[in-house]
Amino acid sequence: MKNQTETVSRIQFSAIIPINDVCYTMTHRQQILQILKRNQLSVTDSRSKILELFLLHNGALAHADIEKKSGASFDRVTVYRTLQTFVEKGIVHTIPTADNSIRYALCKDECSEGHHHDHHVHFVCKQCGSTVCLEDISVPEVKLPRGYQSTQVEVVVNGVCKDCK
Amino acid sequence: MKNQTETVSRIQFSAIIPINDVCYTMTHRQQILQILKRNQLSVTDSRSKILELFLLHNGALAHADIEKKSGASFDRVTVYRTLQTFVEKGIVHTIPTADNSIRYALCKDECSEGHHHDHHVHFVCKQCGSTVCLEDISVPEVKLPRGYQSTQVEVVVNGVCKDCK
DNA sequence: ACATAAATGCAACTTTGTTGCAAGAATTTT
DNA sequence: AAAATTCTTGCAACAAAGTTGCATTTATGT
Repeated sequence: MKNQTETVSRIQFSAIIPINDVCYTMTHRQQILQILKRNQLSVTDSRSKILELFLLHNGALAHADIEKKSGASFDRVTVYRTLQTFVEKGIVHTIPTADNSIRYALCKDECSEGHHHDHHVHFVCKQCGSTVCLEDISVPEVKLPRGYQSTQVEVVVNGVCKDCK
Repeated sequence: MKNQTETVSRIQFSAIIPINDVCYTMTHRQQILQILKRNQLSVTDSRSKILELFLLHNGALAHADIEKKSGASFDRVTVYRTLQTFVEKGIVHTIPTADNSIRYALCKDECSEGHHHDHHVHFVCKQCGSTVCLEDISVPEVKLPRGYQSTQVEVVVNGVCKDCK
C-alpha cells in the first residue's frame, strides 16, 4: 500500500510521459489509459489526443473544434469515427443544439454502453459560444400527457455564462 | 354579426379554393393568407405550400421532409430561404436535436419578430421518429449556479409517443 | 517477435447548406 | 388595368459536412 502511493506520487512529479511519441501530463495520461482500457479500446494516437482535448477543454466540443484544436494531425474521417466510437462506448455524449452542430462532452459518470444517464443540464453561452455541462444541476421532472413514455430528457439552457458577465 | 357568421360557414362549405392555380381546403387557405399577411410577406406558391405542409402535418418537419413532401416542386434553395424567413418572422421555431437535423414547427402563439416564446416541451419519438410540440406542457424552472444568466430553456423529451405504444 | 485483429488514411462520393445573379412573380402606384 | 417597383425564385457554382470501401499501418495477445 505504501509502495503504491509512493509510485503514484513519484510519477506525478515527472510531469511528462510519452505515449506513442506524444507527451502528456501525467494525470491526463492516467485518465486516458483508464478510460480506453475500461472500454476495451486500443490505445492509439488519435483516441488519446482527442480524449486529452476533452480533458483539457472542460466543456463541449463540436467536430470542427476538434479538427482545429488537434492541429490537423488526423484525417477528418478518423475524427468522425473516433467520436462515433466514444459515443457508442458511452465515453462522451451528444448535446442537442438548435443550430445544426452536434457537440460532444465527456460523460463524468460511468455510462453503460449505448445508454447514457447524464441527467444534468447543458448550458450554451450566447456570448462566447461555449457549451458546458452543469453537472450539479439535475434535470427537473416533466409531466407528460397520457400515453407518452419518456426515456431521456434533455435540457439546454441558453444565456450568458459566468465568465462573460 | 349574423352576416359574418353566415359568410364564414358558406365559405367553409365550398371546400376547395385556388391560389396561384393550386387548390387548398378553405380553412387552411384562410390560415395561410392570415399568417403571411400578418407578417408582411407576399403570398407565393412555395410559402403557401410549405405552410400548408406544417398545417397538415401537426408536428415538426426537417428540411428533408419538406423537400420530399412538397414533391420536389421547389428548388432546394427556395425551401432553405423560405424556412429561414419563417424563423425570422416567428412563424415557425426550430427544435434542438442531438442528431444533426434541424426540425421546424409552427408557432402556435404569436411570436414577435426574432423573439420566440414557445415555452413548451418538445417530444421526439424513438419509434416513429416524429417530433411534436407538447403545447400544454410548460418548461419547468431550472436553478442555475451563481453567475449564469438564462434567456431561453429548451426541453426535449425522448421516448415513445402515444401512437406507437 | 510474430500473427491477428483493429484503426488509420486516402480517395471518391453523397448530402447539406450558401451565395450571386438573372429571370420571374407579386404588390404598389398611377 | 397596366406599368413600375420591389421582392421572390431558380439556376449554377461552390463550400462544408458526413459517409463508405479498401489498402496500409498500428496495437495487442500469444
